Amino acid sequence: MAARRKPGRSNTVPKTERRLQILSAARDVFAKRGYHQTTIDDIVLSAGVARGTFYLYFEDKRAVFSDLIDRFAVKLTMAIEHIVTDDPLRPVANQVQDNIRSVVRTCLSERTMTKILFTGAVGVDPEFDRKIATFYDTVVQLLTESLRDGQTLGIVADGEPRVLAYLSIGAFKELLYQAVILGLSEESAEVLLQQMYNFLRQGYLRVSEIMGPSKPVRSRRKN
Amino acid sequence: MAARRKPGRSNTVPKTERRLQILSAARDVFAKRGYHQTTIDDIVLSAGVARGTFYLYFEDKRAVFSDLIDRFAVKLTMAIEHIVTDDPLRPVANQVQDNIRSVVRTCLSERTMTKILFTGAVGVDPEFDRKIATFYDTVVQLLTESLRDGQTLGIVADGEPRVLAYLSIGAFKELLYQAVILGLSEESAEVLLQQMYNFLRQGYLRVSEIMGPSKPVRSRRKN
DNA sequence: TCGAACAGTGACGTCACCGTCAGTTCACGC
DNA sequence: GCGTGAACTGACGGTGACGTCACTGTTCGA
Repeated sequence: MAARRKPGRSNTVPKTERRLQILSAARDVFAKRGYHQTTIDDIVLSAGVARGTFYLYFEDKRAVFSDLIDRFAVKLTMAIEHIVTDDPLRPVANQVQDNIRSVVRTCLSERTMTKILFTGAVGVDPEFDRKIATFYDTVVQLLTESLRDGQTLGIVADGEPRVLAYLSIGAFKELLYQAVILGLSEESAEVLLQQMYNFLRQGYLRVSEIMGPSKPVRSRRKN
Repeated sequence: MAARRKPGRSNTVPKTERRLQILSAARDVFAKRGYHQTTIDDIVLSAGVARGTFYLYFEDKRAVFSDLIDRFAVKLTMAIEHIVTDDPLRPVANQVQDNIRSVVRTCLSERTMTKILFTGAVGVDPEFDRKIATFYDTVVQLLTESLRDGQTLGIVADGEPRVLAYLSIGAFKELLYQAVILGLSEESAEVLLQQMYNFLRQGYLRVSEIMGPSKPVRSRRKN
């Protein structure tokens, strides 16, 4: 006779707390196994509750996942402040750096969620994919607008703003993901920030003038 | 009684061709539905062969997927040429542009595979994930080495080469993915190339010098 | 003309995961 | 101490996708 857990109110816990308990367990399992490899049994086992209990708090696997992503998306969104260009006390450069800094910190302080958001959130199901795409589009849109504003003010170089937005976001996403995967310490945040900022400000290629494909003409730089 | 397809050698087709037929059908279905939402039945239905036939050519769903990814990865890798820095007839700038150009073209000419590689290839299963990660690391490593070389030659700005590699690759990945999703024409390749290249060369932020966080010192500039 | 080899078929048994629900325990009011 | 309901449990039946295999029609050499 194996001693088995007894049902009932033995572990009396407020409803909200149990919910969080399941959410937290699910987060860890998702991060480790990925969404598709994770089963409800994995989650409840990790959370230490019974299968049925799970369904008292969530509709299905997707619902937990969705909840996790939502919370994190909100946190990330809140980490970004809209940039003002008319306050001499707050140089744009500082605001840009502040934004990057808080995003980096948020991601480094919630590594599992960062990993999940950047990899696990694609291909869950058509409806969820659309939801993620919408959130993503919001971010892109926001940055695009800012860049357009910046261009009229002359603090952003010419170029299609949306393209620049994709390039920037892609670059940051990748670096953040790798930082999380490779387990960079939170102290690295400032270093990453500097590299990202320099990248935006100056790029890194310092090659001489481009020439025609097969006839290296020494032409004057046309501005 | 329904008229049904007759088994046997009626549709006599070389083995290689049938294999390609399945591969091609699978590619389209994967692109449309994503890996996890795709069933073997989807593939065989789309290919117009029976379930059993599929297993004559492939071990399982993952095997087709793996095959597709492999082919495309090879194509992409071949699109990149190693950069030489000692040939005065081939300026580095041109070589960089050539590399970007051929990658962009490859991706735009195989949109479905680009989409699959950039989104569908994560979370398939642990072993496959490792395989993808390995391929990806190869690319990163290659670029990192190039950047390091560039730094000793003074044509790449200071900074951790690996970080720069992640930033660049992330930026390109994102832009390419969006270009494919949004259905940009192949003629856009040259435009994308220019934007990417400028991004690498100069970034886009043109803000004035950074100042201390909370004490905006009105230093010189106006005495 | 026959039958062996072959490419292809699809019905079938299996299995992993899912969501449910009848049952259990406990806290609390009366 | 008794009844009620909230919280929890886990065994159970359903489902859909999987991989197999006995079979079918075709070709071709003997």
